[in-house]
This record gives sequence, C-alpha cells and structure tokens, in this order.
Amino acid sequence: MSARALPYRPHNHDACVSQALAEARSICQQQNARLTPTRERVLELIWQSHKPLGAYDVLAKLTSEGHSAAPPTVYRALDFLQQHGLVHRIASLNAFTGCAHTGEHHTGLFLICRTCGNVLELTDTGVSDAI
Amino acid sequence: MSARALPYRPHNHDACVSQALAEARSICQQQNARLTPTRERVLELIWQSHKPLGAYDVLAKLTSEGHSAAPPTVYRALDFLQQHGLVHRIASLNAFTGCAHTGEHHTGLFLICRTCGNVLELTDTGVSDAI
DNA sequence: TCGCAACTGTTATAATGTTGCACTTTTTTG
DNA sequence: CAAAAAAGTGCAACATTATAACAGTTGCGA
Repeated sequence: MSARALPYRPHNHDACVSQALAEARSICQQQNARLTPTRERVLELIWQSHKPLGAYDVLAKLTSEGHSAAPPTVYRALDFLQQHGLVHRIASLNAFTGCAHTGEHHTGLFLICRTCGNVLELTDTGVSDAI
Repeated sequence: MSARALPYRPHNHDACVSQALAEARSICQQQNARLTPTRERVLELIWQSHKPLGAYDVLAKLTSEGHSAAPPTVYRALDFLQQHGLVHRIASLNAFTGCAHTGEHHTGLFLICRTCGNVLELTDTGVSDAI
C-alpha cells in the first residue's frame, strides 16, 4: 500500500496533492472532460486537507483567496469531480474527500474515525463480495 | 428470513408495525427508557412507511394530525429512538427507517434501491468480518 | 463568424438540522 | 408526602447544507 492510501501517516503531502492533480488532469483528458481552473482548484483544496471538507469549507477557502464564489459554484465543481470519480461524497459527514483510487475499480467504502475525523478508503473487494 | 426483514414483499403491514411497537415497548422497559406518546407515535409513523422517512416528513405527518410540533420535537424523538436502537438514520438519504433487528447484534449496513427507494437492512456478518 | 453547448456568476430560496430557554411532567429523595 | 432533581416538551429563532432559475460568458465545431 502506498503512502497515498494512508493519509494519516506523515508524508510529503505537497507531492501527494501534485500527484492527485496530475492524475486528475490525465483522467479528464481521457474522458474529454474539462478540468477548468475552478474545478481544479476545488480538487486541490480538497486534497490539501487531510480530512473531508464540507462544501461550505471549500467555499470559504475560495472566497478567502479572492474568488467571487457562491454555493452553486462549489456544488457544481464537486458534482463534476464526483461524476469523474475524482472525489467521493461522504454522506454521513456532509463532506467530500479526494478519491485515493482514481481509475481503479473500487467500491466506495470508508472507515471514519469518530475522534480525529480521518478517513480511510477501502479497496479490498472482500467487502463487496460479502455484500 | 421472516417477512419483516423483506419489507418490499406483500405482507400484513399493520401486524408488522404492531410487532415493532411491541418490541420497542419491551426494549424500552428493559432499558428503563421512557417511550413517551410522541416518541411512540414517531416510531409508528416510520414503521408505517415502507420507505425511509425524512425528519420533516415525520413532522408533516405529526402536524397534519393536530400535534403541535416543531423540528426539535421530531429530532429529539428520532435521537431517542436511535439511541435505543429502534431506528437507523440513513445519512445518504437524510432519512430514518425502522430497525428490523432490534436487540440482535448487527452492523448497520443497508442496500438502497436507487429507483424505488426501498431499503434492505443487512444482517450477515460476512461484511463486517471482511471489513 | 455563426450558433450551440458547456460553463460560470448571481440572487434568491428550499431543505435539513440545532440552540437556548421557559415550562411541565416524572422520578427521586429526604 | 413534599421538595428537589431530572427528564421531557413547546416554541422561537437561527445555523447549515443544498438547489432553482436565469442571465451572461466562453470554447469549439460547422
């Protein structure tokens, strides 16, 4: 398992974010989808946070850097990112987290620490097999 | 598997609701918890619906029958019912559903039909074992 | 360059959930 | 039993999360 899959371990997070963005660009190109500046920035903000970000958290970060943004801006970007498998929405947290397994076939199941809020995305197929 | 665990099959739903309420009363008694009229009515409303009900759906039903209720009334009742394992909150739907396995040790995993909205609560421990 | 489709900005509003406080009812305790 | 404590309720206001509607803009192919 790579460091990327274990975000709670100390690691070079900048590199980790860069890599996620590079992958995102590649995937969008493959899918003929437009990773516009706003969308890319939202994805970056989400990746920069080690914990899932709420839509309004993202919004706050955007506006704080001068981007004139309103809720729909963020929700649209998040929808796009979700559509293309770049982020996951965690309903129980009303928050979004970067997908650590873009491209790979996986099943979208998370372990969420109630105390520290960290999240681990599962890949093992044992769970979906059991279901 | 009993009829209760398969709510989408035709069955005598009144009996099914009665049974759930009877179990709830018994469980509350065991736990020294007070299943007050409001709480019991909320539980009944949830059981009467074959699909998960939102808090505001419950609220609407309460007020339509003359109960002067506000959001906190409903949320408090739902919190209570959750605490005592009588309902589950399904975060991805912002809705609540009666627990089909009160008392039993189980793991709270649901299959939700995207089309019809029906919900099936899993009991098999294979899933939690896999996790 | 025209026209369409996708994307963005903006305002307003809907849906969901919480806080705080006064009041009542139930339970406990002396 | 009476007083005090605890649990529950009603109510108003508010906070958070999400969407609708519509106008304007941009990219891109015919």
